[in-house]
Amino acid sequence: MTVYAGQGDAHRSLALLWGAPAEPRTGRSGPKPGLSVDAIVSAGIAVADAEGMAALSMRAVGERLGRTAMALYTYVPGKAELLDLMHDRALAELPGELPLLEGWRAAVEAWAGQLYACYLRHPWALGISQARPVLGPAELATMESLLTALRPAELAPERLRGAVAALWQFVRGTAATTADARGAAAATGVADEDWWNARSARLAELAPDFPKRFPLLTALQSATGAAPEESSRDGFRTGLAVLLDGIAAGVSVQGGP
Amino acid sequence: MTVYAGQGDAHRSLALLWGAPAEPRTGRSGPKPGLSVDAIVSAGIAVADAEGMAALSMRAVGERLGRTAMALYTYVPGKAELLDLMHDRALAELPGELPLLEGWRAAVEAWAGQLYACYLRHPWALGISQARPVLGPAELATMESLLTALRPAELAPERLRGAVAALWQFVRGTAATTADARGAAAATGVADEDWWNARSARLAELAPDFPKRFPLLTALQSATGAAPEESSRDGFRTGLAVLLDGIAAGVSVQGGP
DNA sequence: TTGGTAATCTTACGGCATAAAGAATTGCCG
DNA sequence: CGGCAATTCTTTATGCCGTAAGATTACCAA
Repeated sequence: MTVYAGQGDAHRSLALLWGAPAEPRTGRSGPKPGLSVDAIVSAGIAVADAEGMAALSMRAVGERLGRTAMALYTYVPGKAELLDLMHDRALAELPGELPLLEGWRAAVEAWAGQLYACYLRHPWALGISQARPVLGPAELATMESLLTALRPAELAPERLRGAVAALWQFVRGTAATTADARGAAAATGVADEDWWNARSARLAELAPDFPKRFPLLTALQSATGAAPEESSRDGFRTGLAVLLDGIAAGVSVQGGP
Repeated sequence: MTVYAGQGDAHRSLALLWGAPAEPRTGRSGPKPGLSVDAIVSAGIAVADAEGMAALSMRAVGERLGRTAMALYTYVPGKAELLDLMHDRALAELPGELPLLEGWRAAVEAWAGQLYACYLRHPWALGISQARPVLGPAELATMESLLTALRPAELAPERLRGAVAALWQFVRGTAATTADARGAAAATGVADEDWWNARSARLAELAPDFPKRFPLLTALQSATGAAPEESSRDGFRTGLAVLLDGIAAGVSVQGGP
């Protein structure tokens, strides 16, 4: 019955994510709580949306609620747990309704588009490591939603898992790229294109042998009229198409409708 | 000829990435430099590899070199630029040799495997936002390498860009998941599986209606014997297969060899 | 009213990135 | 050779950060 370090915190965090068991005002008590986990999470999201992840400090969240930073620790074990809660709350605003009648392809496209848009609305959420599985209700609901969309494809379990992983990572990755490009443009007051042009010119200056060192990159750049990194918006659409085709290949192998 | 905020830094950063133009000991002089950008980057990587990204401070890097934190600022504009340099250096250790004669599929598999392994060797590199295009030589070489692998597939330019974006994001995403899972396991001293079991039990306790709320997730979990999040290693293989099939679909549409 | 408990505030600690200014070292030019 | 200018590096300081500890306050039950 060993209790491992950090496990207690993990349990506490899970409990917060799934809503406390609502213990009915245990025993006697002291002063009524003036805050709530929900209010703190909302304030955190407000700060992060407005000022960015870098400005999200416990002090800032507390201030927005008219409290000190330390007041938050009554409700939330620490900043990491607050971030987890904020992430799950952001995902919770996904509509969850997909055009299931138009086939799995349209449904998955809609799912990806919704998740992508949600991350662009809350770019800070991309800075929260989704690696350690947080397992919040909204995150699981989003996964369930994707599985629902993919159901008509009747993929084999292994294949289904691969598709889910690839789609999830792809959406997060492309959203991160777009979000940071936007952020950089906004921070410097330079339009995406101008910024890229300046950078590109400087690069040609520093590496005059660029076309010889990177011939395929150069060719792709001139063929599509933009650098691969810059065109993240298109990257989302075309990349998603590749993924969907890959899923479709699994369908045909597996058997028709 | 407006000079935008931050643009100077961007130029400086690019110049560092591509190796200073080696100005031949400009003008008169002062004391000989006791450090170098290369040495600082190496020290940074050593610290990050050994102690993790959280322990990577300017003080720590300076200390490893027998200097104070401020000494680094003679060579590097700031921490952000140092991180960019470290990231590019990490990518530089990719072998760059791919089994091109065995077909594009094998070549891309090798490319992805190499990048995945590199990120697992240097998990901290995943914490560096690759969004703002850093455009270091190693990063570009890695892209060129992927384009070389994909060349026999003869994809249309748009399609090619999509494939590159999807592959890149996928490798980074799955590597991040695996790396963080490993980190969590190491930090708590709990094996992946045990940790998951405990977590899963706790979740069942907190959300007794789990199988009803997430039927497909439950089914997938029992079908594959593990939670979707936990199986990132398999996720890499199977997800990559989906991506490759998607690329292959583009090939057949586009025309044969 | 009183005692106990829970919410909150104050204070403090050790850390961070980095700005500013001074000390030390080196080489060129007179 | 002497001194000046350039350069490296250290010292010191500023203002952040997360959060530990303890004092304070507000509330309820007895």
